[in-house]
This record gives sequence, structure tokens and C-alpha cells, in this order.
Amino acid sequence: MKDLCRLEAMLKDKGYKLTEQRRLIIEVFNDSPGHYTAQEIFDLVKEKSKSINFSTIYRNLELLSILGIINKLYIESGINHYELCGQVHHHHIICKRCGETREIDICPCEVIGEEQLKSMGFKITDHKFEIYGYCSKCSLLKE
Amino acid sequence: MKDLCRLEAMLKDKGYKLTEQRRLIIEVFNDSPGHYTAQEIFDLVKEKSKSINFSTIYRNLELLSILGIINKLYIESGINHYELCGQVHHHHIICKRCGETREIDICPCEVIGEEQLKSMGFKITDHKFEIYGYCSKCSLLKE
DNA sequence: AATGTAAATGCAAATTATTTGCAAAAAGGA
DNA sequence: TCCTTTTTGCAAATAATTTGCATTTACATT
Repeated sequence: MKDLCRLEAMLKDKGYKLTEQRRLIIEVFNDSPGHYTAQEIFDLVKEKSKSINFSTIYRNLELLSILGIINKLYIESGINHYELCGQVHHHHIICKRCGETREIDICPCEVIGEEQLKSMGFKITDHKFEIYGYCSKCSLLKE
Repeated sequence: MKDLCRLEAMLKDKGYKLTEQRRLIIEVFNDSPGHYTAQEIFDLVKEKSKSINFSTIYRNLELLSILGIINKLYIESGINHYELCGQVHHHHIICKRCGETREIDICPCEVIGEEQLKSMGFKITDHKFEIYGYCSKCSLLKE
């Protein structure tokens, strides 16, 4: 809840107005951590008995991204997902047969030196590390 | 050149026909290694004075992906890139604004211990590591 | 509290990458 | 050459996202 206030303060600080819609979008992220698509946000806001337009959602996701409040992440299917910044960081190991997805907390960026990352000439915002293979059950079954 | 023949043989092997268009698409990858978007392939094929339809390109990229001849790279700009499989192992750093994609040869799996990978209980086959951010040009633009 | 103004919203239409249905054309074996 | 199956081109459909514009809203200032 205080988080919510902090985020709202951040908006005001930069001269953005605190609208009902904006509050509802932030609330989605705040209510339960995780990553959401624009569609999911649309549905969740609607559940709160408030209709919202997709263009409003996209415009605000863009804004929150730029302000560094949320992070746009790409998850394989071509649909963008968004998550609050500063959550517990993790990656995934995925079974190619059954699709089981498990979180792993090894992060390559912790292991790779800062300098090496900086030397790439990019302003790095995030990264994806996914390991694919067969889980214990499936590696028995497979072939 | 022999590579091209090998790929073409692979197609025939599986009962697919070897069309002019298919040969031209494979040639793009063969001519110079790298990753291409559908649009880039379209343009490159056109340069060879042969018109080709986008649906043909997409259908063939899909096919070549399934056959394990090329690799589909999902990148955050929303445009998919494709590259030949079996190139020197590398990963990518991708600009979220302009989509510029550069190869990096840091590989997390070399850095993370074998034992740690094994301890996950998966039979690991492959992995993906992508770093996202803004390239030098775009980090200036994006205020 | 009333007002003015810049910012934000909703709506509908545009855009962009990609996919699909279908008739016509081409590949490759018989 | 003929036949069957695959592939292509075309045009239209999707799906996610973006944009233009008139209307509405937030909120600082009277």
C-alpha cells in the first residue's frame, strides 16, 4: 500500500496526473507480483468493475516503463508482458516435452563481470536466461 | 556451397520439394551468416531479381525452423529474426527501441558450473541468453 | 468553490508483423 | 508426358499495438 503511494508520488513528481485508470493499473501490479499482459491488465481492471480502454493501458504501460516503474519483458509467444521493477529476480528451466517450468535463481549477470556488460556499449535494462531440456520424468519417457 | 547442398538434401529427404524460392531463402543465410528478419530476406531475394511473396517467406522460415535448419530469435522489438543453426555458439544483445541485434560470445553456461547445471534434475539440451537494453544511438534518443 | 489549462481518456481508425484460405502453378516420381 | 502432392501468390484476415482527435478530467490558481 505504501508502495502504491510511492509510485503515485513518482508520477506526480514528474508532472503526470494521477488518474483513476493509472491507479488501477498500478494496483494490478501491486496486488500480486507477477507479469501481466495488456489483456490481463484489461481483464483485471474490468473485474474491479471499471472499464478501461486498451489505448489507455498501452499508453500507461509505456509511461511506467519509461519512468522505470515497470519492466517490459518479452516471453516467447510474441505478447509483451510487464512486471514491477525490483521484484525477486529469477530465470527459468523449461522442459521441452511437458512444458514444466521451474524457477532457477542462478543469474548469468551476477556471474558475468559488470565491466564486461558495460563494454557492450548498450544501456542494459534486462535480460533473459532460459535453460531448455527434459525434466526427470520426461527424460525417461523420451524416445 | 556444399552446405547449401546439404540443406537442400535435408529438405528432399523429408519429402519437401526444392523450389526456387526455398533455394533463394536458404541462400540468404548461406551467403553471409547473420540474423535476418522476414523483411530483410524479402529485400535480399528481390535484389537477386526474383520476386517472392511474404507468405512464402514466412511459411518457409517456419518450416526451416521446424526442421532445425534455422533458429527463430524472439526479440523485444517485436520483429522476429532468424539465423542458421550450427553457427559458432553465441547469444545476443538486443536494442529494445530499434531492434539492433548484436552477437555476444559470453555464454552463461560456460561460467556456471557443470555440477550446478546437473543438480537441476533436468537433462539439459540447450539454452537462451539474451540481454536487452538500448544501443548507443537509442539511449540518446530515449531521453 | 469556480475556473482555466495542460494532460489524459475513449473511441475509431491506422499500422505492423504475421497468418490463412484458396485457386493456380510447379516439383518430382511413375 | 501424366499425375499427385506440395508450394506458391494473392488477397483478405488476425492480433497486438499505436495514433489522431474530440471530449473529459485532474489539479493548480484564482
